Amino acid sequence: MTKIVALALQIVPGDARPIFRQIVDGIREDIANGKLPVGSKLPSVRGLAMQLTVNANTIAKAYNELVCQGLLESHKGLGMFIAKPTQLLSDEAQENCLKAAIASFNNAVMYLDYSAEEMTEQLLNELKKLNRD
Amino acid sequence: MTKIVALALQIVPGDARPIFRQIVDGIREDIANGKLPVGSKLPSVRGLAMQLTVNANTIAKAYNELVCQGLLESHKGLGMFIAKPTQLLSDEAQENCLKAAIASFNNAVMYLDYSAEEMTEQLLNELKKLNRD
Amino acid sequence: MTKIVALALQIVPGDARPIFRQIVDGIREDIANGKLPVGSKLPSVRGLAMQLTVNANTIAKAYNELVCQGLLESHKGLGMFIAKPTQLLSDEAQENCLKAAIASFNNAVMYLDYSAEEMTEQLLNELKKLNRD
Amino acid sequence: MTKIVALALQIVPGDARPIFRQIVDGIREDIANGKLPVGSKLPSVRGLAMQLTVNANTIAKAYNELVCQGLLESHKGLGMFIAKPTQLLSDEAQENCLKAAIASFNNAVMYLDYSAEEMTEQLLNELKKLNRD
DNA sequence: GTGGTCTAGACCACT
DNA sequence: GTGGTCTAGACCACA
Repeated sequence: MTKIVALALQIVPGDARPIFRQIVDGIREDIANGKLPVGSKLPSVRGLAMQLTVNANTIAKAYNELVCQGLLESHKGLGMFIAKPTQLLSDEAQENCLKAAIASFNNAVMYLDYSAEEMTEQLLNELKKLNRD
Repeated sequence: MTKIVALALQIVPGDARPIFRQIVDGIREDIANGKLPVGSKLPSVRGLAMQLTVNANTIAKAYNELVCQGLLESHKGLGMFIAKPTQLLSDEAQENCLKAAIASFNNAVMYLDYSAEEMTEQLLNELKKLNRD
Repeated sequence: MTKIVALALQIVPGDARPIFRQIVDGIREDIANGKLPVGSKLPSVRGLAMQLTVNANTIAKAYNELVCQGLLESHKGLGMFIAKPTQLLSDEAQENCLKAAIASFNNAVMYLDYSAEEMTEQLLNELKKLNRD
Repeated sequence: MTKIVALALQIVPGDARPIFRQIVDGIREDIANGKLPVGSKLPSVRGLAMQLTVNANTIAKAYNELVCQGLLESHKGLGMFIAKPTQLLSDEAQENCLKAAIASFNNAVMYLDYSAEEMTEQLLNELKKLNRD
């Protein structure tokens, strides 16, 4: 039987990201954390919309993006479920993805008064925290 | 005499970022690289607009953002120049900036088949490369 | 629930400042006065443009500058909101800001028949009035 | 006989003000300081343009503004001279001028982490420095 | 409905 | 020539 989970998502008003993106990111994290194991059933679009007091279209958009990313599966009449992980990206695509992420990070922090070592250490800590949870 | 530089910027239509942001990011990199030393004169708003075949207002918007970030100085009738680097952001703002960059990086690479150590090592290399150039 | 405020801004055609700056300054004052408490929703870009009979782009430019200054938060599809106040500027930047303001004040009042003490006293009163409101 | 003065003006590239304004402000200060007593002859437009390595039109514009302000007198064929001070502003105009200066100062420093007392003290010091020199 | 981006073109201020 | 401001109007992204 599939476990029905309750999401602990938080919509932060001060966050620069649009709401649907906060939801996407939050669910991605929970999957990576293991809080949402494969096969778990997610709250319904309307239910989550009520819980977060946002528009149902916004939830639908977030779920839709996660389906596109291969992280969710929509089972008609049953709901949304965490999909079995399948690595969709080729090695080359992964490499490009990492490079893009590095370039973006670089550009964001390039003029801050932190040493390269300080920043990578903080990043490493966060990365490990994700895997551990 | 101030050196007049030619930018090697490329606008990629398929890029998720808007045009003006691609320009901002590109110039930020070139300054960090040392390709644009302090005092250099940038291409004129209209000139760069022609070169990149975008509207002059778009260039002006990008230049304006860089002025806000303290990287450029604008002088009516003379042009745009690379400013002497100073830290405009408070410690708190810098911290937030780093955290946002880490969260964003995290989210982008979360499902790649790289270990946390591999990724941070590559990142560290890139960060050091910037400082060295 | 967020309060929706009506701005009492006035655009003065004869003013030396450009329109967008008059708007920026006016909103800054209203925030400092406490007329616009944290979380308030501002008039929409198009709505304020109609009210002031200026182009929507001009309003957008003013709002954008206030976002850069950390006084506003923008949320696509929702509107513009008064942000929680934080100090974005480094100590050095703040010092420069004060020095520039002093130099500018100096230059403006240099030939008036007021003593230095009279002027600073009036200024102090105004500064305190702001904090009190 | 009229004394011929050499201006110690400095054009600062990093200054936000346009060049002609830096010249206007600089001369105003020197007059207020007493470095340029009434009747002094100023450098010629072309001469000062050479000295500062700026366009002669820029100097002419600055001189012209100072004539409008009543601080300089142009004697055809002889040159520009420091005018006898005449208070052109009515009491009401002076009051408005001071109020505008205060409002502008206020708006500029409103969000800095300085107390009202700190700021007015620094301002007072600067004002006194001008009168003393 | 909200804000964000971009274009085209005008006019102004400064050098 | 330089940058800055403003308008008018189109199209996109988000809720």
